[in-house]
Amino acid sequence: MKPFTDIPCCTNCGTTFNTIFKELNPEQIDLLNYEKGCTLHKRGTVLYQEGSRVAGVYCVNNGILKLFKTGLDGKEQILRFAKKGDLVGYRSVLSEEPACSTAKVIEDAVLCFIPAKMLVQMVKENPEFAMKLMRMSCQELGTANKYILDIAQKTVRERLADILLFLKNDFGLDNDGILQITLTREELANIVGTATESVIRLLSEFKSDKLIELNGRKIKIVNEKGLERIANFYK
Amino acid sequence: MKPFTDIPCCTNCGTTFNTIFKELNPEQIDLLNYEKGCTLHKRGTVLYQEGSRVAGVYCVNNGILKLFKTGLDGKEQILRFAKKGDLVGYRSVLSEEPACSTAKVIEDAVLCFIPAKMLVQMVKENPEFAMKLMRMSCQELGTANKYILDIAQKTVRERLADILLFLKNDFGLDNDGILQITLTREELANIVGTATESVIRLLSEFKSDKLIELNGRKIKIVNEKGLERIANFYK
DNA sequence: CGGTACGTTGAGTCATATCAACCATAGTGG
DNA sequence: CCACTATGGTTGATATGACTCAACGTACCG
Repeated sequence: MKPFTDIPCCTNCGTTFNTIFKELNPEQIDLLNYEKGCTLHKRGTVLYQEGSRVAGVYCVNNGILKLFKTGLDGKEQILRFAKKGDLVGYRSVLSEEPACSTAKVIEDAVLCFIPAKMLVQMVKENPEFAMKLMRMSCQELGTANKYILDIAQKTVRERLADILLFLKNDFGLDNDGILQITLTREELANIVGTATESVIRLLSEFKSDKLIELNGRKIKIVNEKGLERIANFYK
Repeated sequence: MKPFTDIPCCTNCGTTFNTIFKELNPEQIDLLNYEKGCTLHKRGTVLYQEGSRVAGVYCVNNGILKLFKTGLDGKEQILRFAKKGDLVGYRSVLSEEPACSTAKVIEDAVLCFIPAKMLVQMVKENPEFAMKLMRMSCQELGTANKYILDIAQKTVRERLADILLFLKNDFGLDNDGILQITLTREELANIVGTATESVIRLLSEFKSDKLIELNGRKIKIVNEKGLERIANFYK
């Protein structure tokens, strides 16, 4: 964790990539810019551990984090990712519970840290901000509920296709049609909720079926419609 | 849906079974008591459908609801239950999205309906209430995340034991040690995320192992420690 | 150069889903 | 009052998706 020299201003982030802090009034923004810390975190850094108390929330200025729970046998279950503009750790702060997941950097990240007290103060001072935050947590709850349905009812094959499409929508493709997020096979398995070997086998099936192309960890989406058909995309 | 004659006062509910509305100040309580409607709903009633917009939230004064999503093939996945004191529909109202689940009465219920506008107004007027509501949604998010881990990593056997213990904690036992909530085998399967036949087989295994006793839909918890062992209860 | 982490493939196993038949119960209508 | 039907529960047989275990390949790194 290194202090980051070129500290981003919350106003800019709010306008360029839509953080929730754009709801704040100018005085609050000033206070926030003063109170927050901004640091660069290398890949592999753990921001907080499942079960621990968190001291505040992180706003992602750049890079990618994964949030996961750890099962009995040590196997990770990835719950979500956080990228530019996303807020992390707020669930624990607002519910006043220990963190329900571990947050780990998977692509070098510039993060702004906002102390819990500060966040709560802003909620209490600014009803619009409170509404926005509530909206965010309720949306995340909606996503989680959808996830429950999928894991409970879809096959691994369907879910993997689903996840590839989700990653495409969330992180986008580069000019060559390659997914803009790089994951290990194990991480893919930990999203889908399956064994690493199963992911490997299914990916190479998708490849023979001309749905994707593989080059190490780079995944190129070749036939999106085909993936949608497999995923039983309906909503 | 029949109008309910003996309308409960929000102050009483707040003190006797801890609704979130106990955060409100006296004027807000008065307004709420005036604005809300209270009705009796019979078993089987659907309060709102997945995908539809909801006009407000329901506060459960009595009875039990199930909230579920419906899969492609029509199979339900139960997300949670709501009983005395619980709030239902708030996710949709606060996220300004259509409902992500269907709410159905499974034990005759007395429900107070609070219009969306009213709820939002209270959030904006009362920061403490906003915090409480946010806390509630974040806690539900924590539960959902735990659910994701369980479904993804535990076996059906483990999850069924888990669910029985959960139902025991949430709804309690009567004097004979029998679960205070009555579910069909299919509903149990729709919580666990498995086939009805699997639930039946596992329940009768649990019965031969002297962990539970069965009498129609009544389930008696005989050996809680044993169930905990099966469920891999650790947190 | 050896070490470590990741990726791949094959073979065998098992938990769970699926399909099918059958029983019990209760409500319905002629 | 009795078929009739619907719903839920149970059991058995069978199929198979997915996991596990094991071996081996590959690549990067100090």
